[in-house]
Amino acid sequence: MTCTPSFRVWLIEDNALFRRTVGRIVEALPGIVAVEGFSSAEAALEKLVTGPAPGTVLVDVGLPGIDGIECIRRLKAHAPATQILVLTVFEDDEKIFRAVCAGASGYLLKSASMLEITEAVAEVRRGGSPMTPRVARRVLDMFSKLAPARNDYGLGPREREVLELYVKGLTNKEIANKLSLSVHTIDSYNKSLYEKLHVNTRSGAVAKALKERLV
Amino acid sequence: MTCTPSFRVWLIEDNALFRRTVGRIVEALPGIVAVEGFSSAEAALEKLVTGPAPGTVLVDVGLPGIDGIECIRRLKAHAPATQILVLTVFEDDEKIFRAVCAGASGYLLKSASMLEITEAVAEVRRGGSPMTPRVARRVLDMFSKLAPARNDYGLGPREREVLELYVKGLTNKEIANKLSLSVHTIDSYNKSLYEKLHVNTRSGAVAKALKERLV
DNA sequence: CGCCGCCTCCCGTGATTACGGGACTGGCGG
DNA sequence: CCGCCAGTCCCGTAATCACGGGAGGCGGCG
Repeated sequence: MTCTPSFRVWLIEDNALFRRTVGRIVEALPGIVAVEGFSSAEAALEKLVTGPAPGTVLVDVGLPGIDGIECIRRLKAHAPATQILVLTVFEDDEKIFRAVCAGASGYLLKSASMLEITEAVAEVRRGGSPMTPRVARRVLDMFSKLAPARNDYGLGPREREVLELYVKGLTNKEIANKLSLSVHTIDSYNKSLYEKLHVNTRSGAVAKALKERLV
Repeated sequence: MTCTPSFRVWLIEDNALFRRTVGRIVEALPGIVAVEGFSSAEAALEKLVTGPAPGTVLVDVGLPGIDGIECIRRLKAHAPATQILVLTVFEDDEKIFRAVCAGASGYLLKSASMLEITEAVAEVRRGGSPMTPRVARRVLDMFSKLAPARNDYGLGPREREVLELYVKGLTNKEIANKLSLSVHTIDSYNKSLYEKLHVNTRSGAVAKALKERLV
């Protein structure tokens, strides 16, 4: 399924030594017909418009000029089927998050062994997503933080309903109309909502509702 | 850092044969002093109130009675430091997502080799999150679907700044004060914000900002 | 140089919200 | 049976917001 287009491998990395080292070992993998190195995102992107897209790309995120994240975004825009592996020294949540959102299919640290790197290249061709376990941990942690959903602040069903409509951007009047209630009643819910959520503006309530997945 | 409390390993798995097999090989790992098997979540949770918490737990998700996901949630509630590895045949997005949100630190398929399982147990003790690459791929895919649409709607820097303060729940007056501007000026940003975001209430703007990660 | 677009700034009016009240209901424990 | 609480409903006033105007400053561009 994802095996046919994986003949070409690109390596985008500004450190020439590291690029050569990795290039050499990847080249030795069975099934790889060409490994091409680029020292900048610009060079690789230019090549993309004139030639065939690679099956797999290894990219650093700390690139001069166009950075790795933006590079991933553009590569994916031009060649969605291309599998992208990040290979970098950065392991902060922000970079990982943005790289994954941009379309990366794997994230390796440069501290990985050459064996791990070659295995990762093979793995991504099989449709997997190789990750350094420490990176995987961060991804999972982000994920679980993303959906805490715990606190419901003791909201009643009606209050929750009103809150949802606030999030949708309706005014009190519109809500009153939709729920067949008086504006004054909505106003009351508003008040108790403020108290329960410990906020004093509608926007604060909406922000809290979205951040804590109350709706 | 995460080595001290990892002496005990639990294995929650209703298939007695598989439980014994895995138990035996995990037991052979260096540093493991006790492996305990349970055939149900109930049995394990009961043990948790009477005895010490384990450092690592391997749990199936397809358990009779209390299922694996709920079991993870309860284990994590009682013993947050315990590392939980899912070991199951299911690899659908829904199960993976819920397991991770419940607090799982790793997700293995039963098709994994015994070697992979023992390495995963060791890995999770080192603070990593072992995952079958195919599972990792699904996690990454979920992630990237979760935060697409990096539209910035052509917001100016000042507009973005105001929007952020809206999200924090400040009123126009407070924002004006904080930015040393007139309320009327804030009002102007408000207006252009509404136009650019295609909304007509403050709450709608806040909701859009949060949902599309504009702030 | 003059035009244009963008950001920054200001005013006034009318609608909406924030929040102070008060009141009626059904369910629950004393 | 009664008091109490949570949920639902209503009113009025003061503050805030929504949105219609208009204007000056600044960099880019023909």
